Amino acid sequence: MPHPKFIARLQAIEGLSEDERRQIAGLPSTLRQVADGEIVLRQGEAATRCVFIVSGFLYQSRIVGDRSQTLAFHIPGDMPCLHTLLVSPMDADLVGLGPTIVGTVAHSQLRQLLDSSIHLTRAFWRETLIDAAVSRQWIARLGAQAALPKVAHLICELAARLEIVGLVKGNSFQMPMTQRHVADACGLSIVHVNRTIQELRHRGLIAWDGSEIELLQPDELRQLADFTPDYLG
Amino acid sequence: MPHPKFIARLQAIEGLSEDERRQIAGLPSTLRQVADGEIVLRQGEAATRCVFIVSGFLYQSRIVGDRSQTLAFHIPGDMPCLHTLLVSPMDADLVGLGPTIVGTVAHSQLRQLLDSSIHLTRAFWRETLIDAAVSRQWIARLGAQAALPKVAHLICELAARLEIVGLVKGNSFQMPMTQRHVADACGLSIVHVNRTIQELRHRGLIAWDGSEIELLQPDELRQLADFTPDYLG
DNA sequence: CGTGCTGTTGAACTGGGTCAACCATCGTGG
DNA sequence: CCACGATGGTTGACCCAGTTCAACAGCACG
Repeated sequence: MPHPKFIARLQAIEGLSEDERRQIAGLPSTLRQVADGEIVLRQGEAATRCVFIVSGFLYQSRIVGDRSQTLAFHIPGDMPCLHTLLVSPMDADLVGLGPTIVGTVAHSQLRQLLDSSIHLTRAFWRETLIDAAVSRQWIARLGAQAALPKVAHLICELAARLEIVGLVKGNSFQMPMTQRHVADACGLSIVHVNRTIQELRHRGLIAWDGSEIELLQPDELRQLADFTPDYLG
Repeated sequence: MPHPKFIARLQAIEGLSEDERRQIAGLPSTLRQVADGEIVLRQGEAATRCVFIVSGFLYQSRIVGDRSQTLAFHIPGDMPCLHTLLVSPMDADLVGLGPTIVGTVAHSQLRQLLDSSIHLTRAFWRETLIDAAVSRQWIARLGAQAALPKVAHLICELAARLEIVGLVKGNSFQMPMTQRHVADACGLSIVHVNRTIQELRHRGLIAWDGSEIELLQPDELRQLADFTPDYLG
């Protein structure tokens, strides 16, 4: 099943055996095209299959009061709803960001595989712990940073995660995020996100045209954002 | 080892066998007194033992820029650094809140137990997933709510979690939190937290004297906070 | 060729921050 | 026993980062 990227990541950290890799790769899965803005899983829905991203992006979004808050972005190789394996209902909508290809594996199949291997279970557990570390980072961002570092931090995080799966080419990457998505993720208004991004551009830290984002001065950007990538793995 | 409260919670959800409960209870652990403000584990430190709370409270705190941001509160029965079992370094300070009694279990002991039981591994995995669900809730709070619902939500969350472990008596509970702690957790200034709590008091929603917090109108408070407790288990 | 979405700009407004007092409580040491 | 310094809660005045409202331009798409 999953993407080579996902297996590679498990591999890198937990050191899977040849056999274990074959077992994961052999999981029966179905691929599916997801359109921009399409809801893959709805909040409250009890998932029966796990989703993994082959290409493109997803994000988790929740309505709170009259705002919509983004809880996480997911990139190729991620399994955004792995936790539904043990805690069934989704606590947010899972939405497509740009045209995306996802695969799904039945909970029953995955559970069967994990039941047979403590080592694989630990590898998957670890994946959910990294998601949790990212969430804690978001808490720190949202609670304690001003608008400029907030947006800078989000960009740094995406760049660092995409780097890990080899989707950054010379400090730039593709991601079809609009300023609305940034606003929902950072808890800011669209207007202010616009001015903030202009400020980042004006300082010569980033270039952002359409869906291409480039880090012009990565070190300065990371410093401004107070970003250190160690929590990602 | 752990507190009966912790075992009870695992029990309630995953349904442990008599034997499994005995195995957990039999883990060698040492108890220890923690003073108010004392740092149990420091950010960056590679933990070799897991902590569980017997009585009192801990919180996770991280310095970001010139502010200090609280990432989570922990109550009796919690294992605040269970994740260090798989992702070793702490990403925040673990601090005592009021006089607290904690126990610790060696990673090696815990790992040995979990290695022998897929079922127990899943039960512990599930615990970390609930922590993650709480974190996502914090993201929503910090990103999308105004000051009044933010503070109200924090109080609702603590009340709901304490209720689960039987530490709420007739809508009131003990927690030696200062307004500074609330400010650090909600990303607000102390002064504004003070005014916000006064507003909650003035509306007749809560009473808060010293370390005793009482929900005078729980339903109204939950409505104001947009709080639903389902994510807690 | 309208309709809707994204980005952009300006102006006015406000929620919450900052600064600066002041009070009450409490543990401590002279 | 009392003066003290420290800590936590409270209040008032002023300020600013970010919001809201409104308008407009570019572009993609049916």
